[in-house]
Amino acid sequence: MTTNLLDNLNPAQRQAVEVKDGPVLVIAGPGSGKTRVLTSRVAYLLEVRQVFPYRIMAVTFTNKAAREMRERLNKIVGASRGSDVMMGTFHSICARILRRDAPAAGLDRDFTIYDSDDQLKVVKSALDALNLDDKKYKPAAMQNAISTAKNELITPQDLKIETYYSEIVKRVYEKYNAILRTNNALDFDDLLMESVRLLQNSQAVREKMQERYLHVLVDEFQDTNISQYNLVNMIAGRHRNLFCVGDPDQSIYKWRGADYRNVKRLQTDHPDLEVVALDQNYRSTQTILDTAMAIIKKNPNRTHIKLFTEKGPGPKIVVRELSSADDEAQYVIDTINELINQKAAIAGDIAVMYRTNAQSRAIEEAFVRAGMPYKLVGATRFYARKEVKDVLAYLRIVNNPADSVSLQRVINVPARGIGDKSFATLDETARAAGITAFEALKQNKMTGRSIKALAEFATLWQKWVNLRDEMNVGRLFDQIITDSEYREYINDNTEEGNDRWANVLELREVALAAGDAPLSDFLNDVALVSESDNLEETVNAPVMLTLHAAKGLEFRCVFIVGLEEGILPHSRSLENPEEMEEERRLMYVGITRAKERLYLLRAFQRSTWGRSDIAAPSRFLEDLPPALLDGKVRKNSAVLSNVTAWRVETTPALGSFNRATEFKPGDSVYHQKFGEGIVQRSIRQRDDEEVEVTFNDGRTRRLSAGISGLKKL
DNA sequence: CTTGCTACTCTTTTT
DNA sequence: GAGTAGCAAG
Repeated sequence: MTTNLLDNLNPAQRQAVEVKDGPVLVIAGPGSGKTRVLTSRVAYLLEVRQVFPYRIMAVTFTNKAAREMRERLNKIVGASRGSDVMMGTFHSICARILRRDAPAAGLDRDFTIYDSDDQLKVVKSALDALNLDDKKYKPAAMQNAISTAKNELITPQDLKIETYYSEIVKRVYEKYNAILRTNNALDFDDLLMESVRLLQNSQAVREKMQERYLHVLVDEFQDTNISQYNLVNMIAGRHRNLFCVGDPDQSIYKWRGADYRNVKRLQTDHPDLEVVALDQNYRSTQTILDTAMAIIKKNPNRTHIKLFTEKGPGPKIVVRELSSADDEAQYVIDTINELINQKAAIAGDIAVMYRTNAQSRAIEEAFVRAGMPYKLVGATRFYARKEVKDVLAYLRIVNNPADSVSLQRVINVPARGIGDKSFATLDETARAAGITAFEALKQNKMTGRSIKALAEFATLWQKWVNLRDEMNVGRLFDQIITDSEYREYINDNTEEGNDRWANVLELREVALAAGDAPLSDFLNDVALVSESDNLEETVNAPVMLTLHAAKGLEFRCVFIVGLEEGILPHSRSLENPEEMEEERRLMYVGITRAKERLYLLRAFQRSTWGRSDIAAPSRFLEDLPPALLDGKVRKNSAVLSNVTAWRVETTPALGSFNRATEFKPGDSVYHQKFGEGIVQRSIRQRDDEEVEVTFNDGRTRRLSAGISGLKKL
């Protein structure tokens, strides 16, 4: 079996798979078969090197990747052995470590995992407890600051205070952590950070782990953050068999704390690091590959890998400019139909990719209009839906009665006469007594109007807690739905109500599938599912997904829509060169998903915030090699003043943006700080005007006409 | 305590 | 333009 597997590899891949023990970094370009190499390496360790499965840890980027790897492995080396390999995402592996060694980590093993929604609520109550104004200190910004700190393993105590604002962050962070702790909850970042702390603080656990894991393998290494790096580096600290696979050019999660410098760090920490490069691409045509390289080579500070393929040139890259987002969507639909009719592809071969989830709407509507099936990754995520979160919150308070965020969510859903006030009193009473709300209810500590309703709720809650270990998740689910009369609450016979109930039933299926697994395992898995995990492969329909979600996937035909300045690259990165490089890598990731056909689309006019807006073509379009294109790219866009020219030429009837503005595209202007510049566009705001100006320093800034003191020259 | 209305933010990207 | 937070009335 194994010999077969190795025979199917090319020399470079084979070299990577059979590399000697010790620290290894495989730099693998897109489509070079890195997942295959990783899987083969594990199989090789099991079969040839006779390593016991439980002594191998393999970290993948998504649960889906772990599942696929396990399936492939089981085919190669036999069912049980593949399953005994410790495999999963960083988050799921950390959750497992923390539950197993909960006492050493100072945790209760039934801790709840809070998602970003829950996190925001905790931030809000922290702000509330500290008497801070959430208008002045935006909860989302606070959450972001806390998350960034945690990803860098910075505790509240270690947080540097440089400004008044950072002093506030520190206090909120402290309070936030305290609330998580009383709720017996961890957020996503805690899973990583607490695992690192556990290994640092407990010699016994550390040595146990270090001894056990003879081999540690990490996929998508370029997107690991500091705590993830520390974690694997520590676990591999004894045997030093750290096998990392990654591609710096595909690093697209910097905003989430990923630090591509981990590649450098790996080299510094392991002078004997063996580096293997995989530069043959097996996925794409030469045309697609050349296009991708033309894009990525504009990034400075990169070590050039020259990718090559033995596939032929294939069709040219189709570049089209449509008049609106709706036209763009229609073009996608029409082209998909054409491809299918001409038998150039089947529906399932096709993907439509975009920068922001908001863009999916126009495409989705076009699919619906055409009566065509489609698959949508992300957007309104299933587990973010109110009804799904409600039912999960019920299960969460049963599993972990200290979870006050979940309690607040369901204590009055459906309405049972326990309002915000009653909940606040309950929370207060419990906190004053140093007990959980659950215990406070049991001890009948409550007084006041809602006492009866509270007592009834307490009875139900106690009943479910008693049932927790007697019933499996599916039966408990049904019991809670019945007792809480949730169905009557949600299913009001409107279309929306039916939809919501259908979602509850879908969740029920997941609960039933859990079988006799403990409730805490079920909740754990549900908290850590990722967007692309639910991608149904057996359904033959085009997929819609963000460029980020497309990582690691491949399709015969790829449409990338919204190639406009402000969308891709996103407006938030226009000012920051590092972020701009990441946008470029995102574009690169998108292009390299395509095996045969690539369509790059943009719209002249796109409505955001209900307002129609002219969009300049993406700078990335200008970097495409013209000889490889079917279609023309208009030059000079973002930074130039001929906005007016193509506006007249191509969009005859766009009345909406001819609102009276003081500044017009092309106007020469002067600003006290930035000097002279040219107006790109101007948008009428309520009682001001937002002017986009490209100054002589080459940078484009958005200014308020009213406040900035911008003058016409 | 609930319901319904108004005002206001908001869009990157996700485990 | 939409979803939600906050507020007033029932």
